[in-house]
Amino acid sequence: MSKDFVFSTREKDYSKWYNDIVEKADLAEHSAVRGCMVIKPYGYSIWEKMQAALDKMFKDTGHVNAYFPLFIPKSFFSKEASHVEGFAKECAIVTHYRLKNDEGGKGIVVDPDAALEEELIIRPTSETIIWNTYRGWIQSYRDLPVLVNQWANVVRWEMRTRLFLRTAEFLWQEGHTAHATAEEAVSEAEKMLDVYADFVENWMAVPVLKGVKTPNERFAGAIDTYCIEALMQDGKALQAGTSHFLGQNFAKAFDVKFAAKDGKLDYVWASSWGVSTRLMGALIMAHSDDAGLVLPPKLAPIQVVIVPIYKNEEQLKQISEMVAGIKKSLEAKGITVKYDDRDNIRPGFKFADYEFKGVPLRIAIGGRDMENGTAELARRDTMTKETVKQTDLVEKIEKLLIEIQSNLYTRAINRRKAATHTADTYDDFKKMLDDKGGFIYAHWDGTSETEQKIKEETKATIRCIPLNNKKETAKCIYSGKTSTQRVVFARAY
RNA sequence: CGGGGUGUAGCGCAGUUGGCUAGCGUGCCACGUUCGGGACGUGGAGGCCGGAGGUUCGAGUCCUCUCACCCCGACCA
Repeated sequence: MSKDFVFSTREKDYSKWYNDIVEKADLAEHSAVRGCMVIKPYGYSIWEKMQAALDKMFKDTGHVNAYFPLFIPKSFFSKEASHVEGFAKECAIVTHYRLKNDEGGKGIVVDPDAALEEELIIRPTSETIIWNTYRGWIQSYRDLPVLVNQWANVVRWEMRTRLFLRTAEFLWQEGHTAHATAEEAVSEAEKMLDVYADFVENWMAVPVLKGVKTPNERFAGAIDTYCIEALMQDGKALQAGTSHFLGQNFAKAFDVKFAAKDGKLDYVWASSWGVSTRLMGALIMAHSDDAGLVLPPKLAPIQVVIVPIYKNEEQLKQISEMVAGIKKSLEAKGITVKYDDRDNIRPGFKFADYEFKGVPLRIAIGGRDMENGTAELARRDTMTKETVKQTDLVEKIEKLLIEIQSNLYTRAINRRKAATHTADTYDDFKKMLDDKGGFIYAHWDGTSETEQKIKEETKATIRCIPLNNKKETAKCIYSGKTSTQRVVFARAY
């Protein structure tokens, strides 16, 4: 037993626990650049699985991928007023295009003679460059809809960063669609919200709340912002994805018009939608425990790890032969298997290591198993072990992977249920927040002022107004004014 | 941008009122014994003490300046 393997617990220090998991499960690390992370191979392969699943869902709903530039001319930004305002404070700007050797011998310096005519903004999001491009693509209703997605990196110069949850540079996808009617653009935004909810619930096994943002929380430049909100184990909410109905704001800013059937010219209607590497943060915080990362089988880079237990070379050879067969039949079922036969590391270490990395299932095979025709099968989600006949192994594992996936979802939804409350008075509301956070349904008078006050006093924000919300008349918990529905408050990431 | 903290071996740290060859744990390499829940022995490699300047016979240690990163706030996905 080595004492170096003591990690922080959720109870003791939640944010340290989170950082420990990210670092020690080999997901990511801080880079030499402030606020930017290196996503390590194990972490990146989870992201790749997310990408693959999402990309297929986008294509299945009629979208195609394209790529737009990293750099955006500064002037583009000022064309949509609220959009500039939303992003101005966190933009990285390219001002020069050349370096030179300092004549004073101070090394490499920026060549002052190489200033750009017009500065370039490193995209914090691509609406402007894309809508400027769409102007050339769209002339008539026959060119619509345009249903384009891009996978890209973006930069938002954040003051404070946390691995995956908020980094200065992050990876994401952004869909940008153009439509002939407002209804169509709205239903596109709603459709993509459903796609996100479907992905997060069925692949990540994280339950989400679908809703609309209040004007305060809305995307800069949008008419309406839809979102999916997930609840983390510490009672804080995390926005897992958003889609926006942009109206004609960007079409007007970039003069994108189309000729309708009747020949009349009108501005195009738009939507945009995105999810980012932030989903990794949601994934980690939704399922992991004090023994490390817990991954849903559908996103686990390794679904089954096999660890041999042996006393000598000869025995290892026998076990390896046996394992080769098992591995092959598992792989034939599309299951990702790793056989870890490293001989410089003992089995106990491997057990703990794969637990920390969240591998859903572990098979251990030793001398006793060889005699009995069995294997020890351990589940990461419940930390339970059982002895299984080798002949039943493949079938058993197939079933278990499905069961683990659904168990994680059930567990998460139960946690959310336990952390969801309704408050009828402001005192109760504050008590609930300080007690253990969570989602709090409360009446709100619909004004930004009230929302702002509550935020200042409690740090809780309105996460969303749930879609298909039940209407009921009551008093706002803060102002006492009439309210027509409960909205969802929480402290958030 | 305010407050706090940290820079010494890959990682985690110690280093006394300035003192001679800068240490510990872990990891790494070699060999051997081990292997059913984080093994052990022996030997070995590994350092511009974040950077610049200063004080001093002598600086990891004292002074000044600087850089970087982390944490907590304000701002944001």
